[in-house]
Amino acid sequence: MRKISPWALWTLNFQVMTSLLAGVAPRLRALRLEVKEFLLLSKLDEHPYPADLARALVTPKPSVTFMVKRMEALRYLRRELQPDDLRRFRLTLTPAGRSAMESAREIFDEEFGRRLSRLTQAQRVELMRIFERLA
Amino acid sequence: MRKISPWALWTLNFQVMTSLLAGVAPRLRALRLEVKEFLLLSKLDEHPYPADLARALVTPKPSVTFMVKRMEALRYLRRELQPDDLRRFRLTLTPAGRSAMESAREIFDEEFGRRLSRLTQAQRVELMRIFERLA
DNA sequence: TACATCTAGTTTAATCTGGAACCATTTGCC
DNA sequence: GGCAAATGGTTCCAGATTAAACTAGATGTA
Repeated sequence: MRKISPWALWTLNFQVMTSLLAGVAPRLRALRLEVKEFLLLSKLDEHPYPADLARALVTPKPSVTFMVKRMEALRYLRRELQPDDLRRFRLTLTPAGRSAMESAREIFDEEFGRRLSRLTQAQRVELMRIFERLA
Repeated sequence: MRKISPWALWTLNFQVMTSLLAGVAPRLRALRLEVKEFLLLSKLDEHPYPADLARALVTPKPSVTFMVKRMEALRYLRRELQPDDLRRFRLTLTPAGRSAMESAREIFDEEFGRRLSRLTQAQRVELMRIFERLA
């Protein structure tokens, strides 16, 4: 049984991720989305407040502020003051935002799906199981 | 056999990677290295020219110029004009640079190793095999 | 009620990033 | 050789990023 170096694993994974991102990013730009912005939209239902998003995305609060601003300017989301806590803004996806987010997801599905097709179905299932364990 | 969504896989992986990076980054900073800079040092033996590094790291040339400057200022690498091609600079790690790079690698090994210990040895081997196939 | 402490979100300011244009050198081609 | 095209690397600069400080509102405690 060969010995696995975490570092070697990490770099391989990093390579896969970055080359994948390089393929996806230009296509997302056509939807006026950066990768991080897309991730933000995709987590919005589950985490509807900026501070909440910042934690979920492991991203600094000011960055979230800026992304939210841009997404609002594009009318991809709405910001409503929460009446029972005046510090907070509840964010909701507009239909346009949801549709952009779903198109972006399809781009990922396709681009990553192409790579994944190199694996057997059993390997894909195992990979899912492994990531769930690592996350 | 359950159906695997590439998108779901991708986000899980992204989550693992970012939360891992969040743990590693501050410890790297103590070595005066950003993550990307560390990656640059780690590829330097294999890709000793800036343009070469830019391709290997999927990073724009100006960013490489900038990182190389910082690494040179820290005396982590040396830049020597290539006599037979006056456009090129050959980069070499100094002993200090190599030692910083190795410490950084140990940090990754430890931090990622902790996660990987949740898997069976068979799973780790399978994961390596899968990444090799995807890369 | 009064006051300290905590949390949400923004602003500021310093730094980083990367596309575009650039110069110098080398390579390919006639 | 001579000239166009390609390559290595840097500079410029507009825009993105983020740590630190801040404002405003909420919460806990006495």
